[in-house]
Amino acid sequence: MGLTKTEIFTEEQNRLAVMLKAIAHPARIAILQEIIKSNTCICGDLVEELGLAQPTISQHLKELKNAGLIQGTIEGVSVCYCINPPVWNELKEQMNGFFAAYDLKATCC
Amino acid sequence: MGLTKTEIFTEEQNRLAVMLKAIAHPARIAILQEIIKSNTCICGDLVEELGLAQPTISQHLKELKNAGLIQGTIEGVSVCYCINPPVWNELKEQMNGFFAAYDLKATCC
DNA sequence: ACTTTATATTGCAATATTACGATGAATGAT
DNA sequence: ATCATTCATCGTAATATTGCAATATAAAGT
Repeated sequence: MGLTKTEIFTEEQNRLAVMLKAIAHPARIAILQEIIKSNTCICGDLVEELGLAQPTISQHLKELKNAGLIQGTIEGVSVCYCINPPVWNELKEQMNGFFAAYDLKATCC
Repeated sequence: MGLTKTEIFTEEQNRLAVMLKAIAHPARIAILQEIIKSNTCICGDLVEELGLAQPTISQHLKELKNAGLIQGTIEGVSVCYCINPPVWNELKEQMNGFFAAYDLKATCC
C-alpha cells in the first residue's frame, strides 16, 4: 500500500500529522530555527548555512510552505521566508493540548 | 538517495526530528491520544478503537517505542503501553523552546 | 539584448513508509 | 496437552521521501 488511511481519522488528527510531518526532518528544523532566529524574514542564505544543495533546500521550503507553516514573499530577485502565524499558532495550540492532557494525569507506570 | 544526511545537523536537531517523525502520522497521534486519555496504561484495545489491522497497529506502536515516546510492559497475555516520561518531556522542552523563540520576536511580515 | 543572480522545476536513483495477510511465539484457561 | 487469546514478526505490494544534477524561470544590472 504505502498510503495513509486518512479517512479513518479526524480532521484534527490529519491536520496535526501534516504539520508535524513538515517539521519532522532535521533540515526543515534547521530552516525553521534560522527563520525564527533572524528577526527579519530570511532571504535564502539558507543554502550557505546548511550543507545541502540549492534544489534540496528549495524543496524543503516548498514542503514547509505546503503545510502552511511558512510563507514566502518575492522581494525583487530573492524570496523572503517567514513563519505563517495562523498555522504556527494552530500547531502550538495542538501541541500544548497534548502536553497539558498528559501533565494532568501522569500517574501511570 | 532517499536517505537523510544526518551528519550535517546537530544531535538535537536529529533527535527532535526522530521524535516528531514518530508522532507525524494520524494513527500514531490517535494512539497517543488514547494512551493519554485512559489514565492507566492502555492494554491494546487499540485495534478496536482505530480502524486498522492488528499488524499495522503493532507496527505503529513499535515505531513509537523506537522513538522512545512510549514503553510497553508485558502483563500476562497482553501488553500495556504508556508514555515514557523522560523522552516525552524532552520533546515538550524542545517544542516549548521553539514556540517561545518565535513568540519573542514575532515582529516580521 | 545580454548577463548575472536567486530561486523553482524536472527527472531520476536510492531508500523509507504504510498497510495487511500469513504465520509465529507466549501466556492463560479448560 | 490442547486451545483460545494477544501480540509480534515476516514478507510483500503500493506509494512516499530524500537528495541532487540539469535545466528552467524571472528579475535586475550592464
